[in-house]
Amino acid sequence: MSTVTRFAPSPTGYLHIGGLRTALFSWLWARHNDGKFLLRIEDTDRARNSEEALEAIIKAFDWVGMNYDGDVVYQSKRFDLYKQYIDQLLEEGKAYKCYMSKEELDALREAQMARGERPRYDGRYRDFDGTPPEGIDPVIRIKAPKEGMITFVDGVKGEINIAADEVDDFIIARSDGTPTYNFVVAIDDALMGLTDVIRGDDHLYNTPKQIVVYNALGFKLPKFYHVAMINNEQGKKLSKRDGATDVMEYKAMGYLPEALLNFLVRLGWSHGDQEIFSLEEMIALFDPKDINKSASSYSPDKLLWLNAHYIKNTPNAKLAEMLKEFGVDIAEHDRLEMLLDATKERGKTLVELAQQINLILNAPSEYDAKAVKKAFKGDAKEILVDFIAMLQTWEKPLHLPSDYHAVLEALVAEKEIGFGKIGMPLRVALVGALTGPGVDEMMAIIGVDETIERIEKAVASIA
RNA sequence: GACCCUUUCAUCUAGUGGCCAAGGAUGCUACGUUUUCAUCGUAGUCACAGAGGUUCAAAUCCUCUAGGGGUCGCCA
Repeated sequence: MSTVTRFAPSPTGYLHIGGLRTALFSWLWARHNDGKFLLRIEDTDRARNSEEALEAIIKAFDWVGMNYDGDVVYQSKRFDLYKQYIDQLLEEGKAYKCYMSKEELDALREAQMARGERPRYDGRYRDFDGTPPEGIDPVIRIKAPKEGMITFVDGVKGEINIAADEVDDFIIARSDGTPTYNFVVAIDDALMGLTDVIRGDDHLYNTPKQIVVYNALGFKLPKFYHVAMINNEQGKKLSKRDGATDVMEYKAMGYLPEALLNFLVRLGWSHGDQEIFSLEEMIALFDPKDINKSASSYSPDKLLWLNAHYIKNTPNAKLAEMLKEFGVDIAEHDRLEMLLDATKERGKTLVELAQQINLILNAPSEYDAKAVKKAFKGDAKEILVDFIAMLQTWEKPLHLPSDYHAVLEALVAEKEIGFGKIGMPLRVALVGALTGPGVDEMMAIIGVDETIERIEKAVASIA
């Protein structure tokens, strides 16, 4: 039997990184086994804007390079189907109508809490055959086993045992007739042919409920894998206030999808000591048996490191293409390779890389005060002037960084000075700061005319 | 409150009774490379939650305690 996994988000508007990780695990496992990865939108409640939510999810999937198989399943469009199963259970006596009001339920729960019990429905209408109270639209409840254990083997956590009386006769259809989550999930997972359900461990407690449905309907159980949550750096649940939770925000912040995926796959999963995984390697090596039991904390440092790694290893043409979204269009630049080779080691994100590039491409509008103090002193002005003269009278072609380096060498030899004497002021003249790529590279990128222009401007600024 | 899950460096993790005076990675600190910064390289830093057992031997098995998380909806 081939593997079928799924990602089944409720339409909340965007895909967050915790969701992306479980989706990734499911996707990897399906791809690993040449199976199918399905997408289902859980919108049984108020069908809140699910089209938009789907778009957001697909956009995120697209960006990271994940794809799903077949058509998207909307639960809101399958109510007829669920209704059939509700009727079937009612007919078979496996479900029943409950006429308890919300107020009565609240009172019951409160009383149970006061007694230190786990709040649960008391089953008062389970075997009811009297006259139903007037004016109340009943809910439908499913008959859960009253004693014994509900046991299942979780692929991550091992055997899970939950006392049957912890699972009450939960509602499968609201008083307006619409079905509820645990009921439809079980039906859809079964009908869609799921073999492996990989989801967040906040669903661990839903599993016994869903098993009740599987059993009542005679469906075959899939394998369950409950993946522990991703927490923030403080070990608390990841929330919007921890910065980026929307996957697409990572794109905007200049992260590469490879980096994000590599980061997420290593959160709660590992393969020995390996840290760097290409998509192909992930697919080849991923196995849910290697998923960790415990929650992990999100820490941005490693993501940044991975991102830097992937930027360094991305072909320049591809970087140039991605950089367009960050306001840098260098695809047609004739020194593209040189420019990116000089900068890609220095930018941890595409945003930083764009800054680096702009720094070189645009003449500095001002000079960093500290840099000026350090570099434009002594005979710096005179040296810069001499350097201009040398560039202007240089007889060999000036194209490559090494060409410019030859000029610099000639200068230090003639003036009997160290490289730093010219290097520092030159750097400040070129980009206005004391850091950045090599001056040889920068001059080669901007060309001799622009170089001279920038130095002249710097010279003019030195009192 | 009840029930369930979980606990190795600051962080992600390796580890399934001897190979572990616990390995890798990130971070941090040095040093080296570099005209600068970054990259890169080298080194250092740092952990088995605690207490009891079982065993010739325990990070690994058992018990308890403590911490963290989750769940208890006519939400999903």
